[in-house]
Amino acid sequence: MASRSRDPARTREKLLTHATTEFARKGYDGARVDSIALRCKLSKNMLYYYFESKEGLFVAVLERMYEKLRTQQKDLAVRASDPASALKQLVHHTFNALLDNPDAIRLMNEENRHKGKHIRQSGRMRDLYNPLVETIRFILERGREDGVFRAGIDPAFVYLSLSSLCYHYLSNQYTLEVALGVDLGSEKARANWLAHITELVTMYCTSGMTAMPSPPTSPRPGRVTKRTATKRPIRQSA
Amino acid sequence: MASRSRDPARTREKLLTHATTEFARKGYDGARVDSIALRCKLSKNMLYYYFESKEGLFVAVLERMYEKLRTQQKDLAVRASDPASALKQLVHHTFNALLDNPDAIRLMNEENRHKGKHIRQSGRMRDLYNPLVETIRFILERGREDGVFRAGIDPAFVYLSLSSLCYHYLSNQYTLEVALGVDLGSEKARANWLAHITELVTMYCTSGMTAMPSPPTSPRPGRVTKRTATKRPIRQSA
Amino acid sequence: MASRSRDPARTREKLLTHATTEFARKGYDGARVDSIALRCKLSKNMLYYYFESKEGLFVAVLERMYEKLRTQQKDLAVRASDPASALKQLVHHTFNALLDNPDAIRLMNEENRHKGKHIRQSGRMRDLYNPLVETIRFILERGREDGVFRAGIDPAFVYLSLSSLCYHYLSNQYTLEVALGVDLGSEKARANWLAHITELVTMYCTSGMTAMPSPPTSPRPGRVTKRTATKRPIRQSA
Amino acid sequence: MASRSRDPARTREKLLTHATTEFARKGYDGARVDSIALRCKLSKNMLYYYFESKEGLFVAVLERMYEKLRTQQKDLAVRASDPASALKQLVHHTFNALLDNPDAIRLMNEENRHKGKHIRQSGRMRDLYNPLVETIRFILERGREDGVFRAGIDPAFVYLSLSSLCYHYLSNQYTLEVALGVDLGSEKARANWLAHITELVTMYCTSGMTAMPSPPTSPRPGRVTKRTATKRPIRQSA
DNA sequence: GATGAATGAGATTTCATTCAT
DNA sequence: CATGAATGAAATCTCATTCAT
Repeated sequence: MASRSRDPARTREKLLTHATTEFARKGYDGARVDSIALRCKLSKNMLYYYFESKEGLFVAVLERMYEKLRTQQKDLAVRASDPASALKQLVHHTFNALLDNPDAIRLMNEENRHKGKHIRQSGRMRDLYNPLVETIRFILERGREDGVFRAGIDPAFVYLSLSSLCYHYLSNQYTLEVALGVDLGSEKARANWLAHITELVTMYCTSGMTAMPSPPTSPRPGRVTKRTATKRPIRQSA
Repeated sequence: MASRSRDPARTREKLLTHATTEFARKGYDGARVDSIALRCKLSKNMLYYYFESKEGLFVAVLERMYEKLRTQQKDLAVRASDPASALKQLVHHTFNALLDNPDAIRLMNEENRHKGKHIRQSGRMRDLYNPLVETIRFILERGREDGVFRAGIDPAFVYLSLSSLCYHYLSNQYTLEVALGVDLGSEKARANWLAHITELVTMYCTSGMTAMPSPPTSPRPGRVTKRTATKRPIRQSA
Repeated sequence: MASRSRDPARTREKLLTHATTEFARKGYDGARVDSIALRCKLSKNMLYYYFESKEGLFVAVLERMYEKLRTQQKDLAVRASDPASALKQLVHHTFNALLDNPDAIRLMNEENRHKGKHIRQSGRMRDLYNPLVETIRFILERGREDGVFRAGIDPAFVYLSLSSLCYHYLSNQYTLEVALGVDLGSEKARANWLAHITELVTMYCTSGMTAMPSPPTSPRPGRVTKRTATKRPIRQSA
Repeated sequence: MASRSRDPARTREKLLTHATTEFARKGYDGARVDSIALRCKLSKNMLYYYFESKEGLFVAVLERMYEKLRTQQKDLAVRASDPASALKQLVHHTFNALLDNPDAIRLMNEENRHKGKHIRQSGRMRDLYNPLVETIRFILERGREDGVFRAGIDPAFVYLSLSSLCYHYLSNQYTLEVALGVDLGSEKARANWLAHITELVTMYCTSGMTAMPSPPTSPRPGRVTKRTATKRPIRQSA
């Protein structure tokens, strides 16, 4: 009695958290309403009270997941850095966000199997991803101005590229491991891969430019310090 | 009534074909044994007669899918071309193989959700993918000898990269479309993307080399003709 | 529709009652979950709600049956009588308990076919049967003191004997009837048999003693009255 | 091809043998036609070819089992001995026949659950059991003449008694063991029980007679020798 | 807001039996 | 005499959802 939470917000959140795990682990069809309720130590009715149906819960889970994921990409923060560093940071943040939210990958895969029917309705998506594309455009332009990036690069393609390179490695880890007979799950393997894809994306943006950026006509201080701190990408071996 | 097939090989194949579609479309848990049997115009016990269980059928489907997919990558054929062309062809074949087998992507995603538990047992996988890695190694070495590719490139990383860039675009088409507000499904969009990723992979292998390959010390004729036939990658716009 | 019972205890009991009949009549494998649910006017999942599985229900049925059966043997009550009467009453109660619970016999047979795997786990059994053996030991000792029973009789053997003689007649009634060409099911036949086995068991315990019991050194009154009330066993004819 | 038996009689017998085991172990409903065929290394069709149906096979199994069982009781042979020995031998043969054919017990139990509907139709039963009753009657009469058995004993009751005492111990071994917390399966325990029931049956027939049989008026030689060889029943302990 | 009891539809799997060769 | 392929009916068990309190 006393222990019943009676805190609607917390109850809702608890349901979402455990539902996320369940849907990610088992897929939409494999997920069990009972199982979620049990893990929440709640009766199934609460689930229906808050989300109306299994599908309603799934949609809520998807939205929450995207929100969380986008937050961790911290793309607005990277604008402060110089273009090359910013790009690298974006790759790192994206990779790490996915690494830290393995559920997110499974949920997106599931949603793609459904041809995006759930998120298509959610207006939130555009609001979440517009800033990201704008940030990339901003970085590319700044890089162009600085003479480190070439012109004519499509920000969407940059995102698709880095997204592919981050996502696929993690999403298809198991089948890739079996197919190639390699280990992809260790810290070291992941660090190698991250270095590799950072190099790839950077190379794409800087291709054809001289190694030394032409000195900017009007130097923009305050970003110089950070630029020097950039680590060189590690060459892979495994 | 009129024509019970009485052709076990065909019956088996029919089951596999329809099961592939069903598993890909609905996932393992969403797939219905009834539905498969119905589409095969067979009673469902035949499914158990041939594959013992739903899971057994799923494993058989996975194996058949990988076999088919690998065949379409035509990597051995690709060795005949000059290195740069060979690499491009490999990207194209990989992309087209996935494009032509959308079921394959869904099945692999499903299998990764299961942490690869089904294919891990199948010994077939290594036999299927070993030649692929060897082909890439062969191409990279030839390219190195010809002076078009740089040294020290890991064939596995090349495969992981091109695989990521081919797979993710198709696998996550729907969520990416919603997030970025772009069309990825049209012929044109796909051609653009294919050109882009071909450029990316090529750039990665040729990075740092002079545009004109140094003339080989001992010219290997018979490959020269093909080399000239290579199409230039199209620059994307969308 | 009108009256969903909403009385869990009653629902559980209803399930047990009908399951007992079904399992006894059809055996474990022949018993149908549907059939039980139907007779309870419940949907079959309630069966799983309360007992988890068909086997779980079977175990519960077995336990309930043993409890009921032991209650009807009324062995503790029997101690009040003089030894010879007590023994006779025990035989009668045992025979009648089995006669009144034909399901019990079928369930025990079934359980023996399963080599006792279900009840072996139930700790209840020893608690139920310990008092019975103790009662027999008590009767035998009292009879020994009174000089009506001989010494050195194993109470377990007494129980095994009377149990065999009660059980087999009822359990194998049908095959025995066909084999011997006699009627065993009529009231009269049963009374004859009961008289016969009572005589047998009594004879076993009194064998070698003089007909008149030696007068007890310290007469225990209060049991004398009952002793005289003992009916003579009827000699059989059929 | 060469290894196909092509020996109808043997095929039939093989089916019966394995079906006996299967029906005894799993009961009629639990028994699987597939399982029987598999163990015979035959296709299921053969089973239907020879026995028409699962039920037909069960009936055949029952008949064969009774025939085998009765053979092992060797009751006709027993007539040669003196009455007391003959009786003891009959108990021993009956107990051992059941001990050696545990399947027989399960099959009879099963048939009794079916209220004897299968064997009731088989005319064989009377032919099999008539001689047994006649043998007992013969022994009892001879014993009466010899002055070792009392008069007025019903041979059917003698058979029912010894049958109960042999059968129940073996049939209900597992539940009895759990209930009483004793071991009934060891060689020693069985020997003790056999001695006990032999004593019980003998006691029943000799009850009220003097220990020494009155000398027969017309001595029937040739049986005297055997009579002296009779072992004393062992008193049980466990 | 919260719950235990109940449900109907449907899931996978099983099984005795038959067909075609 | 013998078989592998096929079936229809039904078995156990599951699951999202709702009712009554």
